[in-house]
Amino acid sequence: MATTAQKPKLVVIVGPTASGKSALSLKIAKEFDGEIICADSRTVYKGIDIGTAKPTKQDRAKVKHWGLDLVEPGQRFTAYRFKKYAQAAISDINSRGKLSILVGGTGLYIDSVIFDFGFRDDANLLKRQKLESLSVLELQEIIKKAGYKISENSQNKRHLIRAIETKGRAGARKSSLPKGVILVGILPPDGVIKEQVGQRAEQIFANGVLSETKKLVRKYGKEAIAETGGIAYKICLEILAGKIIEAEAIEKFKKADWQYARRQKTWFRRNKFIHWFSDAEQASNYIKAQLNT
RNA sequence: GCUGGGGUAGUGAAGCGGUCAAACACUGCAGACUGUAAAUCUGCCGGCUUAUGCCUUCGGGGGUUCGAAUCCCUCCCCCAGCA
Repeated sequence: MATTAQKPKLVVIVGPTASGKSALSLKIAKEFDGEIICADSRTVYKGIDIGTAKPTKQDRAKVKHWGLDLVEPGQRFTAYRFKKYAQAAISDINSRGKLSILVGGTGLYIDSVIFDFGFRDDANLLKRQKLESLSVLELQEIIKKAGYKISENSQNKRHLIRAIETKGRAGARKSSLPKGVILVGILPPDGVIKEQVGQRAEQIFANGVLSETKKLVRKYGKEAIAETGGIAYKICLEILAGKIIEAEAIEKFKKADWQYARRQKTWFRRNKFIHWFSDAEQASNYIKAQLNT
């Protein structure tokens, strides 16, 4: 059967939010003795559970999950750190003869791992603070004078600041997928995603994000939750501020989550190595076929 | 039934005689994005295979005017107050 050389080292499952990635990864993990690495920039935060649809205690008891609850809300967590973490996790998992399954909707995190991004200089937070006080125009001026090239994101303050921090250098990346990586994407039709986003929004509120938000605010403060909580929490904060009622919040969340799904689609769309499937079932069949060869 | 307010793009909302296809916001669509990425930013968004171009618009109809979304009459519909 499979020789060790050909044995896939990593299964990667991507797709927009609420497309069924988690369920699929769980299924594959159970069937092939795997462990899951969540590539999600929000579930790395402790306590940010309900609003991010973080894998449940039950699921985590059945299959080992990596990448969850790594830091406290409000703390800095970066793509660089995720990449390091994920790579270590993968070699740990593989060294024990298990299958690594990288799953998530944070495209940057996924790409940083599979294309082995060569990240550039870290930010000097003090300098960054100063840069943040400048206007877009002033930042562009600095870049021009230094001779760095201004990208298409020339109106984007964050990108301009980053360009200055990295002295305009581009980051290295692999131009193709490493051997042994199975990369699949789940991309249901828009109508289906919207439907699932809607259902999940109802579910998340029924599960009590609002009271979770209250608890988190008490523990970490409003700022921390607003900054690192994610879409659902920002909206819950609006309820707590008395700006909207819960029914409005749910609708708002559905809309915002769909917009997020669209951004994810845009990111993943340009990755030509992804094998796309319109539902988890088909993706599952493909992965199984690959793993069984 | 009377009085007052209102009917403008998918929605909200400016405009209140000429420079109005119509500010602005939201939605929607497309895109960018290597150390904040569930973030941040860009373009388009009445129609015309897309343009410093043409066409059609401002509840319906009629009128005043060189010229109306803007003034007048009338009809229809909303909302508030009074009956």
